[in-house]
Amino acid sequence: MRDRSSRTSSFSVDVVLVTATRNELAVLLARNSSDRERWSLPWRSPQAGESLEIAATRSAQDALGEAPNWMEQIGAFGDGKRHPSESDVSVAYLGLVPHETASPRAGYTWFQVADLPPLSPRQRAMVESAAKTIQSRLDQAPVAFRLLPNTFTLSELQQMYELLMGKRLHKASFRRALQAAWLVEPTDEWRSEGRGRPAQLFRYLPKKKRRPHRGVRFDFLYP
Amino acid sequence: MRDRSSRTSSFSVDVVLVTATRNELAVLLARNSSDRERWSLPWRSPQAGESLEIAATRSAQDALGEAPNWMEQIGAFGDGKRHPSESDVSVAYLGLVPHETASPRAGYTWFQVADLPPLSPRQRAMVESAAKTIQSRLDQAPVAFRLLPNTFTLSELQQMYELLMGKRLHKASFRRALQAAWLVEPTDEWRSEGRGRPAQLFRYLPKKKRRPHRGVRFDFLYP
DNA sequence: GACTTTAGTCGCAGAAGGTGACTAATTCGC
DNA sequence: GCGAATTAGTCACCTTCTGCGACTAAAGTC
Repeated sequence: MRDRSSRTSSFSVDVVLVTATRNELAVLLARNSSDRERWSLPWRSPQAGESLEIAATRSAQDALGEAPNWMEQIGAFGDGKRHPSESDVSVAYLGLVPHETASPRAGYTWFQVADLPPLSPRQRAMVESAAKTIQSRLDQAPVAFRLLPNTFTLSELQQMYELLMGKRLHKASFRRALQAAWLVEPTDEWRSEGRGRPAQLFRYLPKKKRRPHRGVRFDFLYP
Repeated sequence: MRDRSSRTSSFSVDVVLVTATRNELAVLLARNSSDRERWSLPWRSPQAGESLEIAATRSAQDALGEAPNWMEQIGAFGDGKRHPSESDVSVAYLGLVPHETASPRAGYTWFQVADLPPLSPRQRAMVESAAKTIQSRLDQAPVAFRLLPNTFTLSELQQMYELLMGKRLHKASFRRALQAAWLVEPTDEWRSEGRGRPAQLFRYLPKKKRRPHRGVRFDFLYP
């Protein structure tokens, strides 16, 4: 037994804020106030009476100035790994924001997930868990749309799915499945992106889907 | 602000132990030591240096005498709801045990999930979350097999899936999907269950599946 | 031995999925 | 101005998967 055994256990709430740039996922990190060479996930020690979700939302607001488009708890992380807050356990939340509206406040910076600076083992585990959660939610929740602006082209949407799933999708199959799922509706706007034929803009179509139908199944692919 | 704001936050680890009887899910509850009319999920305040998972496992062993076949964290629950341990946050774990080997120790009793005694709102939320987790893991993890004995008939397996999914499955389709998934292998034993033709016993076939193939998709059904 | 009950399989019809080739609308080079 | 290049969007074909009824198999019951 160690001398820590006498004091009460404590916990923190950490937020993995994720956005998607051109073809990479990025995570928001905060510069460490004591050692300015080090970075950590935004975190917060909940105030009395403050629910976990509220604490996570406030943490995100401190970092971005606004609440994420999507927030979800991804679990509690402990196992004796070090953490900036010295807490025994951290409850981690995943937050999604579109890259367009995501302008971090001073002291916060986006890092590509493939090129993160050193983090505490616990926080690294949270980032990995967040990535897995995004993948597993892909066909159950509109996570792809929460990383895109309000309107988008179908090619952008497909690229987002390809990025999140980590594999290429066939255009015709992607659109066929999208139609069957009643996930998007066309707007009357078009966007010309340099060369090539202009693309129609679409928006996410919430639960007013006519068909209850089956869940989205984007598991078609190039082999 | 309340007077609680000065003290350090604390947390507990709670376990939702689930088994499946004939055609119902059941949860293990502990009789409350102070008020013997009340029940609660088994829980534990982690010792220093004790990881969350270890704490959950010990909690399960206290209740059952052995570790569950499957353990998985299902999240942290807070939101100001009351809890027997007076903690601010509880980290909940799901544990699965086959009914055959599940003999609770004194003070612990199985309750059908459809007929639970009054619980704290937080613990009730955990039980509901556990049920949802089981459903969502069905096609990603061998949860159905963790609720069955080592060998079982295909009819028993199908009944388990029907119970967990909450809907009827077509026998031929179920078996076809099962074969495609390489999930089970036949033993050379047969079981005669009163009247009718005897059924062959099968066992779960771990990862040594030849085919990597696609994940199990038991979403065929009677409409 | 006929009937009932449960196990296990077959095969068809229709739906869903993988893929290449096609048309459409724009910019760029010259 | 005009053809090449580029990106958007659609079609049609064929394969695979799924829902489902009907069938055979092996036991017990009376």
